[in-house]
Amino acid sequence: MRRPPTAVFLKNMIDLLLKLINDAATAYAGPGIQVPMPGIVVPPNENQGDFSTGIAFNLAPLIKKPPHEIAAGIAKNIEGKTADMIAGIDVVKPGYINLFMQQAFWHDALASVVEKGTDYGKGDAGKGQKVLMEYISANPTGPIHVGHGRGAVIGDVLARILSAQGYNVTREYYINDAGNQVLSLGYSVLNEYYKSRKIDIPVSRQGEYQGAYIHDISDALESAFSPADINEEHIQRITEFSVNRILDEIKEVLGNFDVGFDHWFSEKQLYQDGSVSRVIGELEKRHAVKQEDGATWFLSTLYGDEKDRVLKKQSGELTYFASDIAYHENKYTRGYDLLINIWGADHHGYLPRVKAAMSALGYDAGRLAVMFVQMVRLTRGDKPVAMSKRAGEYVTLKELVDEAGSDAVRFFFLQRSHESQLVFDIELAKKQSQENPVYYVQYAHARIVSIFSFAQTKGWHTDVLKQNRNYAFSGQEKRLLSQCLLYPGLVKEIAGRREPHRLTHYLVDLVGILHKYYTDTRVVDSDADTEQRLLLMKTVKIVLKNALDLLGIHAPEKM
RNA sequence: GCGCCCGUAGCUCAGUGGAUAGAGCGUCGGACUACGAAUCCGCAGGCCGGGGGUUCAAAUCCCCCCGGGCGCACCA
Repeated sequence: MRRPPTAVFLKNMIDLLLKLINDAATAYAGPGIQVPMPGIVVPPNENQGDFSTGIAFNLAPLIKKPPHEIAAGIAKNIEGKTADMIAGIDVVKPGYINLFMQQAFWHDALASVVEKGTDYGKGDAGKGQKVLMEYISANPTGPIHVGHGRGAVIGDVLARILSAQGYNVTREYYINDAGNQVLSLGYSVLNEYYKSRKIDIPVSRQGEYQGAYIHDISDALESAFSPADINEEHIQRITEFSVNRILDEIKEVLGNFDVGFDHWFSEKQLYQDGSVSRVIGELEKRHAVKQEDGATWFLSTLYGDEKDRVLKKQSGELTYFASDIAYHENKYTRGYDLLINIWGADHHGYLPRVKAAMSALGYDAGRLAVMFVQMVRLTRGDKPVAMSKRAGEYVTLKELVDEAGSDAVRFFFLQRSHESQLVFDIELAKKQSQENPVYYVQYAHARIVSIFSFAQTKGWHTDVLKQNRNYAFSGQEKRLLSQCLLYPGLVKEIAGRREPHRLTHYLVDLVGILHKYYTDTRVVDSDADTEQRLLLMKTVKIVLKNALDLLGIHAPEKM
């Protein structure tokens, strides 16, 4: 058997196949026709081939011929040129081109995956573009809840995927540590402190936050303040103390959830360094501001928003919108090619004004992309769980992760499109924890590890497995390999379209094929082909491990 | 009223122009004296909310309607 040159090994076999189809289609279409990149799928039935492309459908409107005729023409161009890669071509019904691959193709494919190892699935589609991803950014006025958790996982996984595809990603959490909300937190804590100690001192303001965590913070006050200093005169320091306590807890919860950040960006800093007033001044200079009813307005209607928005209230206070403008302006000045925000769907009405402000300041609002994550509705059984942050009655992310485990919660959130609402039944999540799909996937990884340790006890040298290129892969084995071969293209597509949930579905599909194969086939046997089957298992394991890493889910050696 | 999202199997959801529409859970019935049964196999379950349209081809695109969620602050 002829061994392909090293360069071929380093190349993804699917990419080679796509190029081959593309070349054949280009030759068929003739000059002046821009042939789109062909898509490739594994057809539903084995007798329909190993791979299938619908390129003829895409070409039909361009060259105005029936798909079937085009498919036949392209197939003819493929034939003959590729004896070492393609064993047979079928042109079927509406216009599919079905491809049957040579055994050599499968051996090359397997070798290329094994050689890439942990790099398999990585790519350079991002071309080093700088991306800032902002997600969660929950107010530090209370523990983060499951809705934040959903955004956290989606942001975290997308960041991992973009990084793997050659984007230069920075992850950021914007802390709303200025303004009315956090001050209210401070007052809540102070009032609670007096109340729990039965101290009767009037406070000028009630806080709006309740719950055990307020009590906990109030209890902790004495660790940082002498009792004589715990009063309204020091409300700023008490507020700061409270915010820091909550931020510490948020960081701890996120740490246990494997969600990380490069930067924690403080809103307060934007006030302290003058950014907020500067940016308002800049808008004034650009004639995008008016004074009316004693307030200062940004003329966002000039830039497509439904109505103008207040920057400074009658009271003289600045709105959160004002600091949000400063924050986003700051992002632009840091030189990112792309800004991705992950917001709760209840904020969708907020986007036009932010984009309007960026346009008004002369920035390209098109570089700001917001993914709106739909609501999570919690139930216990069929009873809805009341979610009221102010009343302090809601299920926290910490509780959920403690109950179901980080891996399961992440996987669960990643099975749904971020654009779909989801009902999270806590009872069900607990009850079904053993049958959760995440275990299905993780079990496959543990199973392969187990196969390898068994093979070693049988005397196989699993670290120096040698390919036998005369080995003929079975139909099931080719299915397993072809699924593995689709992986890099999938990761690339997920990065481009920002659809992280597709990765979990891919894994469930892959693992389904694996488990069935395992049931039907004895991997470790006494025959020489054991080595080839072990190589196949190694291939699958590489894909599983790499994909689980992108999901931030543990790939266990045993369960 | 206007805007965004959703409506697919009993439930929770994938599939967004192409081959007989899929998975998990739930029901029922099978498979362990050899590599992990957290697995596998089988049965049942769908006018893809409804109606028009575009197309060789529609769950997918367009229009209208119905139903649900979320927004529409000098709150965030």
